[in-house]
Amino acid sequence: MRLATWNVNGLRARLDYIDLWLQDRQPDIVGLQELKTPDDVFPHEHFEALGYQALVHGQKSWNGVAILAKHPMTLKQQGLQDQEDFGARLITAEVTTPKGTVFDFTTVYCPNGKTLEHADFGRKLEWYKSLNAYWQQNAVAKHLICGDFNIVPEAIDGWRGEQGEGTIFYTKEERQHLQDFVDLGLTDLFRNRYPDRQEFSWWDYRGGAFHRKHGLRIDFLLATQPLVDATTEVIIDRDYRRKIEDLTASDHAPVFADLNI
DNA sequence: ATGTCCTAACTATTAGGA
Repeated sequence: MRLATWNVNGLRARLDYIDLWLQDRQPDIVGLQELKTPDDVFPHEHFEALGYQALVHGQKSWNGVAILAKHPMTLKQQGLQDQEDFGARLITAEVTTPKGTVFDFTTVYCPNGKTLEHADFGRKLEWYKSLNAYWQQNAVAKHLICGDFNIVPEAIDGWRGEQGEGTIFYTKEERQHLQDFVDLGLTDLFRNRYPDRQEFSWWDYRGGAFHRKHGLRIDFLLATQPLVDATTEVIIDRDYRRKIEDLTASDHAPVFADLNI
């Protein structure tokens, strides 16, 4: 079972590129973020032709999340209570695998926060509090949450390293919200498997950041222990941050994990 | 140079991204 997360930075602009990746990597379940697509024009038929059903929580212009699945799934949640004025950023489905394993799959597009001085930074922290409450209210033994968290967990996860400490994405307050999920029993699948590797999942489009290795690891798959124990591989798919012929990549790479479930 | 790139939007400039 291959589970993936990808901030696509505009689903409609990325559709041909997404096809290439789906056909190459053959993921079973994919959490997508930053659709920038209204629900009424989401290309369901397009993904059905590739073997995927889609559940969508989108909006016009910004944000938006979706789950693509090759296996049966049912919608459990769209959006966070009291946070919907901050955009369409969460969706949860219950998935049943061919082996009969049932688990919850949540994907999130966490707020950026803009700058420490901007009102959106405080709202980002509040949004994380709501996410934590949602998580506790919907506790199940097998649950994976993936997405764009817009937080650099440790110095190794940002190109600026220790120089970044205290700036946005690297603050104690933001990191504490990630730690709260660890305290609730969730594990970062990539960091758990590769404790010392520096790999990034996002690079700025500007200034040749990708080639200068100026990136951040802000896209994660977090899972409860039964799913951690079933994990056999975790890949940050940086090949798919590159331009492919005339197709522009997202500024985020896909991240996926393989699980025996 | 509050630079650079990319997307979506009342198609031209602006907002948002991280």
